[in-house]
Amino acid sequence: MSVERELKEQVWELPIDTRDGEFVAQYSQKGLSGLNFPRKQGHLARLPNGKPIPSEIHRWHQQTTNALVNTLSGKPIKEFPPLDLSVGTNFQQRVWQVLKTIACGNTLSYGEVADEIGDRKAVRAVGRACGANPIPVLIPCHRVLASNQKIGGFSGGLDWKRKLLAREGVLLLE
DNA sequence: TAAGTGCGTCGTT
DNA sequence: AACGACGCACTTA
Repeated sequence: MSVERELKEQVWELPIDTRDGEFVAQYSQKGLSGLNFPRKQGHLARLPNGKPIPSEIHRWHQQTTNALVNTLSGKPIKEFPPLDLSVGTNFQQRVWQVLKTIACGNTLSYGEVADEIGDRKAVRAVGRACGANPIPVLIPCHRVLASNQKIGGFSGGLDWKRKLLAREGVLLLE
């Protein structure tokens, strides 16, 4: 792999300590590209080996940290870091874009999200796209429920989904 | 009513 | 060609 290509794909991985454990944020040159839930076992995030963290990334990380902490407390996000969603297909990016519009404490059903992107019939595909969300919590896929206010699914584990919704004051059926 | 079954539909692998 | 983080319509009890 050429140096040039390696640089282009450079990714920084930085930890975020929260009351719910240590999340790990990933940054590309374009912005926040991934966010991982805390590992079961205290797995330390891999810090960039010896390379200084660009100030730009440091700033993004500060924004990510604030946004994450706010959402974990059921509070709205004041400021987003730039998001790099380029891993997603066109369809997935459209879905994730819709998710970003769901305000704290609000929810949509998978069907309603499908409506938003203009194809009610794509419900199941929407569910799949939600599951592929690389930046959970900040891109609030936990605010998408099945019809009838039922919980639906969550790739990070339903416990997380319930916890996040509870903190935002969302009532579930079941 | 509540719980269970079947199936359309669409993007992804 | 098969599979979902769905949503209906349609059984049953």
